[in-house]
Amino acid sequence: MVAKKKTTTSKRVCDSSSVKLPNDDTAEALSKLAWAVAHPARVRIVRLLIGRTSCVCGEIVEEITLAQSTVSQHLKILKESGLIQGEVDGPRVCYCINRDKLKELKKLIAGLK
Amino acid sequence: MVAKKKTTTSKRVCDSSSVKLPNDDTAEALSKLAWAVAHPARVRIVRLLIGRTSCVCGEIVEEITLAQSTVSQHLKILKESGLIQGEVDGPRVCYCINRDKLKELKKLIAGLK
DNA sequence: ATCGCCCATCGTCGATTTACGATAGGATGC
DNA sequence: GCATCCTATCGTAAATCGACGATGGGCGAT
Repeated sequence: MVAKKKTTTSKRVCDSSSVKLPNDDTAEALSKLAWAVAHPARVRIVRLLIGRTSCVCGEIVEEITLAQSTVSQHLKILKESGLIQGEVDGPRVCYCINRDKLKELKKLIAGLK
Repeated sequence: MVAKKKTTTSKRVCDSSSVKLPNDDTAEALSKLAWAVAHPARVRIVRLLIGRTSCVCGEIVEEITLAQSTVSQHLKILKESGLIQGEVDGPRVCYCINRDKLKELKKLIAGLK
């Protein structure tokens, strides 16, 4: 085979080494967790929950400048991702960070190499 | 009778310590970068590019089971996030990981604490 | 029992994503 | 020149997101 190297390219940036990619399951898991924090409001919520030892309630609505229903939706998304957990405490609901899931997210991102 | 004796005093999970949150700019930056990898196909592309020393081209289309135009769209999103860079090499385009941006993503995620 | 507070859900709307085929542009090779 | 390959973009359609107000259900207090 003729090496069709672009003669002008002083820098060879391409290589074709075959690399085994991690399981696609992890791609799915990573994308799901990344999706959870792929919105500024959700990032703020997550950081808020991390900052406190465990949980908050309608306080989040005050901290985030969004309608209560909107915040509730974001909380639902975060809950479905597993990053946070809700706990009913009388008339209000306290949310806590799920440290394990957070760790998993960090691990998956850190594993990008 | 008052059947629901909840005695929530067993575990006090809420605290109201005031915590200063990081700048909102970083929330924006984090959500943007997280958004880039918030899709399985884009995660696979990123990993593919990380696996090779630098870049690939239409090979990505072969690796990802999606139409060429769809892959091109994902590449555009990744490019706009800054996570990857495109480099024209003759008739084809080689994509490379932007290690700095990747590092930034890792840093922002790792800083979630 | 009733009231009031807190939160989740519903319904809706516009904007955005995701996917595809078809098309256009650029570079190479004949 | 012309044909061919590679990639980006356009146009389109379905699905989902993000935001809101309004509604409803659960709980504590009156």
